[in-house]
Amino acid sequence: MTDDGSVACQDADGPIHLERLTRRGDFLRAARARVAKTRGLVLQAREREAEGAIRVGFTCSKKVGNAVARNRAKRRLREVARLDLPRSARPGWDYVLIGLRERTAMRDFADLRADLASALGRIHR
RNA sequence: GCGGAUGGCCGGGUGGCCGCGCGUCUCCCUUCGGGGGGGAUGCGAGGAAAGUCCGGACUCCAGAAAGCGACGGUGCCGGGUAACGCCCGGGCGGGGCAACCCGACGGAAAGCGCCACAGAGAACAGACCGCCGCCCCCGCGGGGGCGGCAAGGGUGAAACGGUGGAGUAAGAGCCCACCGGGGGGCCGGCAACGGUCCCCGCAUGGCAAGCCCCACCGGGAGCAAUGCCGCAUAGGGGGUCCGCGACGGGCGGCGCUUUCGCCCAGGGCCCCGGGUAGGCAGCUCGAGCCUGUCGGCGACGGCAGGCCCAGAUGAAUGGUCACCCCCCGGGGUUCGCGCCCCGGGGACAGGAUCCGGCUUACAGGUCGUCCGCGCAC
Repeated sequence: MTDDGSVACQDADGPIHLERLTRRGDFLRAARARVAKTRGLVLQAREREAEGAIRVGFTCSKKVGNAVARNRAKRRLREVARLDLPRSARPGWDYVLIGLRERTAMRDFADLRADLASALGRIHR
């Protein structure tokens, strides 16, 4: 992050398009594959195919809180994914980011990005 | 100034950087029906979007009207409204010095039921203590018997009108005045109701949020409604009953009846499956919002002008940083107000077919109006 607060953007190879998961079955399949838990979020992922689009989905259940709390957690997860996944994710994989009560919404944003990086490292191992 | 009552309004702001959804215009690519991408521009959550408690619009159950009976709801009167259980105005009752607030506020001589405990007696009342008269007994304090009474005490949520007087042996609406109550007339008011006059000595306590009675209202299900397309499949299969062309049968998902109307060559019942909530329409211009004006005490309505104001669907309106504003804590400085620095916090809460209400949640700010007290005049 730069001094003026603007967010560094990955643009070396141009924008990498992220597809969005919308089918319930995709979420269930990702949940049965690999899981990494951090303080601010939980990451689930599966290798769908060798090549192809990076797909990402977000889950914030009623456990996260009321509608406002769920929306806020989901928006922060979406922002984290937008900033870092194009650079760190692997082609052909599906990722699901899961929000946690209080922690996803309250955690410092830089720490949340670090959580995602750490989770990705463990998932890809 | 202090305390209180009440009605509105707002509910973070500005600026960087990076993003999102939808509409319109435009350009590019294309396996040109359509799909994908870029750019510009416009719009993009709430006062409660919430709870889903009422009332509607809309859609389907072919439809329409009426009656009876269930069932549910509403319940002082008048008005507003598309409608309401909402709102406004008024009445009555209760609370408060007051502003003002609160009220399931129809009917108890239609009927049934209930009134615990306490108490002598609790609904065609009743006599425990007590009061009074007469008689008897005794070591005159008192005790007993017969009768009269219901004022006082006591019980209770409630004791068969209340207060005062007259009256009496003591008493009692027995009588009188006032209050309360009942009946009738007149007056004011659309009405709820109020006022007043006459009569009645008082004759029927409470609970209707126990059943009930009366008046009025209500058909059911819901946008995952409903329609179209696509995919899948078997545009299903089996059993049984009635019927196969008529004065027969069926037709809103409470039942019955009547009238009109509609449908039928099949229909009713039971058993055995699969698939799925994919796309489009519904889907946002509406009992709409703003301004002015007129009518009305007001809720609200009329008229004129202007405006277009979310339409997502794993569900957009965000992420982050800085400054400002407010609050809290610590430190410095100052007699103190204040100022500066650091840290923390800024509510309740997110549309999902759309409106009108109600209810509940809510940091803080702001604008009125009114009342009481104190001070000044």
